[in-house]
Parts: sequence; C-alpha cells; structure tokens
Amino acid sequence: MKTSDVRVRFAPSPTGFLHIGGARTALFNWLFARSKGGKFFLRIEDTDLSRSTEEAIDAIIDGLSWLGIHWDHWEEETTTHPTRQTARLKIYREKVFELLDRGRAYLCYCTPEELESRRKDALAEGRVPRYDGRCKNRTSPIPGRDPAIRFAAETTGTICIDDLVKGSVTFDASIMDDLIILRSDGTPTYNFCVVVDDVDMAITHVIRGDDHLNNTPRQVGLYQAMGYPIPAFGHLSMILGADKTRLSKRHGATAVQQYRDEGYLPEAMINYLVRLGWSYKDQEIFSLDELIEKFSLDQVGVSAAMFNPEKLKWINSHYIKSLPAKDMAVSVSPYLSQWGVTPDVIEKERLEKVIVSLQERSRTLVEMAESAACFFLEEILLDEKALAVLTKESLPILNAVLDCLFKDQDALWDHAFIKLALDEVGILLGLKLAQVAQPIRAAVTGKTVSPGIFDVLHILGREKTFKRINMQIERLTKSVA
RNA sequence: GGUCCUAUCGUCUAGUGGCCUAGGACGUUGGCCUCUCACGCCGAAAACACGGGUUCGAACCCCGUUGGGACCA
Repeated sequence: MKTSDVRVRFAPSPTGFLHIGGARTALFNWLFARSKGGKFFLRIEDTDLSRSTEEAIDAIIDGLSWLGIHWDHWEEETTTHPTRQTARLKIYREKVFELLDRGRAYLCYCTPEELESRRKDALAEGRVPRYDGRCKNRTSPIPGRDPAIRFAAETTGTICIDDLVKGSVTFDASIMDDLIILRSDGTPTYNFCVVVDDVDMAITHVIRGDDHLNNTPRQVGLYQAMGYPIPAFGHLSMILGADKTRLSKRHGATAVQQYRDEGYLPEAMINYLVRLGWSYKDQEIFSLDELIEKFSLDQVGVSAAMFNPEKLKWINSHYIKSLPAKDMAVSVSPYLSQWGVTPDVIEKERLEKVIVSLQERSRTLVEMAESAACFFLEEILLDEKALAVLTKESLPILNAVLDCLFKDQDALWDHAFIKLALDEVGILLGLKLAQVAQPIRAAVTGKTVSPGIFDVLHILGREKTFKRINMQIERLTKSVA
C-alpha cells in the first residue's frame, strides 16, 4: 500500500460536547493521517436518535475547529457537512438483506421480554448469558411479531487482531454471540453500521478508544461474512480522571470548549493531549510541524493515563510566554469584556505592550485579561490588599511621587524618565524602591501584584497615572481629616 | 459474573537484557535573582506492585498473584 492511501476517521456520537478523550482520539487520527500524507474524515454516529442532538453536532465541529483539527471531504458527501449515519439508513438495510441472502443472517422472533427472562435465568444458573440461536433454523414466521435480524456468527476458532497499539490480541470465537444487526423496528445496530461505513469510506486504519477493543472481533466477523478486506486497528487507551476512573462529567471540566472559555490556547491543548499517552524521547513541547513529522502509533502508550490539569496549565503558560504579542492580542481580546473592558477602549498598540508585560505572569488568557483590564478602564476598584497598602503613612510617598513625576510636564514619558523620578523619591524620603513602588502600584492598578512599576506607569500613560495617584491622595487626605 | 486490556516517582513519561547508584517534565520543596507577582537559574525529596522462574546478568523475557481500567450484559 502506498502511504498516501491511508484513510482514517473520527466517528463521535453527538450526545454532548466534544470531550477531552474524543479530542485526543481525533488528534491521533488526524496526526496519523497527516504524517502519512493520508486522509482524515469526520463521521457523525447519530443512529441513537434519543440521545443525538444538533447542538452536539455543532459542538463537535466547533471544538475540532478550535483545535485546528480539520477533516477531509469524503468523496461521496454531497454537502460540506460531515457524513451522518442517519442519512445512510437505507444503505445499512440493503447490506443487512444482502447478508440475509447469503445465509449469514436470520430472522429472530424472540421478544425483548423473552430475551430478558432467559438472560436472567442464565445469570441465576451461573451461565454466561448469550443468545441460544433458537431462531436460526426457524422456517416459518411467528404471526403478529416483527422480527429482528441477527448475524449468524462464526463460533469456532480464534480471532486474532494485530493491533497497532496493543499488539497481538486473541479472542476465542466461542464467545461470539449472534448479534442483532437490524432491530425489529427496522433500525440498524452500532457494530453493523460501523463496519458498513468503514468499508464504504475505504478506511484503512481504525484508530479509536480501547473501549471498542471488545467490539472488534464482532466487527471482524462481519467484515469476513460480507467478504470485505479488514482494516488495521489501533486501540488507544482511555483517559482517566483523578480518581482513576474513566474521565467523565463528574471530574469537572471535560469539554474542550470549557478549556477555551477558561483561557487555554488550542496550541496548549493539542500539546498536552498529544503527550498524554504519546512521547518522543524527553521532549515536552512540540510545534504542529514537529508533531506531524515525529508522530507514530508505535510510540503511543498502552496503559490508561490520568488527566492532569496542572500540567495543562504549565503548557498553556509556556505558549502564552512564547507566542508573538500580536497573536496574543487577538487571542486575549475576547476575554477582556469579562472584566468590563469594551472593544472600543482597547488600543491595539497599548494592548500589545500590556501583553508583553504580562506574558510571563499569566497562565491563562483569563488571568491575563484580568491583569490587563486596569490599563484600559477609566475607573478602577482597589482590592483588599491594595487598600491595606494605602494607609495614611503612604500619603507622603504618593505626594512625593506626584511631585517628582509631574514637575516637568514636558519630559518624555518613558521608562528611563519614570525610573529617574522614582529614584529621586527614594532619595528624598530615604526609602528603598520597594517601599515607593508598592503604594504606587496599589493606587494605579488597584492590586498589589502587577508587572514592573516602571512598565506599568509607562504603559498606563501620564494622564491615567496622575489621575489615579491623585484620587488616592484625595481619599487618604479625607480619611486622615 | 464472563471476556479483553493494563501496571516505572503524587501525575505524564524515558527505558526494548549489561549504558540504571532508573533519566526528563508537571506538581511539591530549599536557595539565588528581585520594586510586588511572575519568569529564569541552581539544588532536594520522590518510582520499577508482589511472588516465582529463564539468564552469568532482568525495570526490560515467561508464569502466577494482586491492583486498576474497559466491554458484554
């Protein structure tokens, strides 16, 4: 096979948001395709009508787009939307009847109630509950009942899967049940649809979560019965929450969109996800090009991995530090409104300066926006710590600062000038810079934490600096009197 | 319950029979730098689940036990 013939897919059920585990499965598929020069498709497995929603489809598409995971257009798709199984119901039925004609499927008239009671009996007697095949040789229908259609499984021998991740996995064919492929209401079942779709889409490598590993022998049986070539399989281990159970809603944030909302960059998410279960020597940080070049399924780990939000945060801080301020400006702008900064007051040039001063101090875009807000707002609020710094003892300092900073109205308002002025205050009052800087910081930012004080005043500008220091002088003077 | 997968610091992992007194990263922690907070730099603590084999030699190969996960119900 030419490497360019590689075709993979991500096939989520649209029953909720795009979660972390799904995103990683999509990512590994996408990286595999990109690294082999192959195709990556998206397929929506929405046959479970009761749980599938349009919102969930939108959320999956939205999440993948945010991550930058773009899928290829399947040749037989007539629209730009990804293929949905509900659009293919007719095809599944045709395939079911094909199997029936070949004698590899049969009509089953057992009712769910009958099946359930036999299952209970089996359990009570300590037997493994499975279908007993009683309808297999039935020659006449049961009047008044709609039959389901069962696959006549091969139950002798073994089924061996040479898994790209797990290695060789062997199943005894005797465990195989005659599974229902078409329900009595005419809807096809999961394992059957997957096989038909993967065949039609000419999927060469089925890369999915290892929760599907036990489904694989059934599907292989179906491939064989229908006379189709069997694709390669690669089963990825699960992502676990802090309690070592499969990551789910109980563990807090599991939707990728939630991480976007909390101020994570897609670059960081990708980098974190790819290192969860995959490694390349001791390297932690990878560009997209590096990933495509270096990704390989045989470096993917076999055991489940725990999701670690702390490491994600570290990787996020790494990207916040290293991305160009211009790009960061685009990324952080939407978050500023949370802190009362409307787009009309954001000056691009000032924003970029603010970002440079905050890149080494922010772990998320939300944190960055919070720290940046005071540079744009007209009115700021002082937090508790800032109020505690601004006592009546700081009044002479603020007065001296105002004197030294504004005695020469024509001076160039730059870093050097501000440093000189504050040094002068220190000498005048016999104080260290730390003692001078902190009250100013509190007065102009409303916080006790900020970038370097010279940068803060420089970026804030002469006018806002004066206004804010003056306001605190007035307030303190009043409270003293 | 049956079947399948799995087991290296708290976490993600390197390790493919001698390079291992087990390496890196996050986190934790001590220090340096310092106008606050960070960043950065230097250091520390911290792991081969257990028991049997195979071998001159095992984190690595085999078997079992225990633990964890998933699927089927």
